[in-house]
Amino acid sequence: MNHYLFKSEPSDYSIDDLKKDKQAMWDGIRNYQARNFMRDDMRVGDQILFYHSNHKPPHIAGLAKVASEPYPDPTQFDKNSKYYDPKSTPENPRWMLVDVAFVKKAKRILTLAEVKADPILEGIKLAQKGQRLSIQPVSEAHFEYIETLIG
DNA sequence: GCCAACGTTGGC
DNA sequence: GCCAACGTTGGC
Repeated sequence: MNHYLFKSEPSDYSIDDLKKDKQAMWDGIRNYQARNFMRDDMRVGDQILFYHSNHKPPHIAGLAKVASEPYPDPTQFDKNSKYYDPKSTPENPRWMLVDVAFVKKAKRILTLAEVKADPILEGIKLAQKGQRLSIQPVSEAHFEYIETLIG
């Protein structure tokens, strides 16, 4: 069982959207490191912290889980999509994704400032300077601790 | 809106 | 294969 943090801009796709949809295709990831996590490491049932970026304040908004095996991101083949990638082919797809399912909303959100201030969360990638990766691994200890904080 | 940090692209 | 230029992310 692995643990991750997924970033999303709530104006684009929020935890409430996921709650409404119950499950969603995590499309549009165009970063190789983030893709590699989905393609190589994720299994159904892996747990996810759902993070709201570009929001005041940025915060962890709830929990989700991996709900599918990895498969090719269909938007890479769609000429009308902003995620279209002309260099990718169905025979040799460049971008893979997983489905994500809603688990629960935080009873109490955990802000980035709180994450950074908590000595127990020392070393978490989210708090590291210049950390832009939209999918990051989280240690089991950190995940479980955050789970208790957000209720 | 600014800008630091980073990733990608493409000329050489 | 180097690296300058450019684009993006995302906190502040």
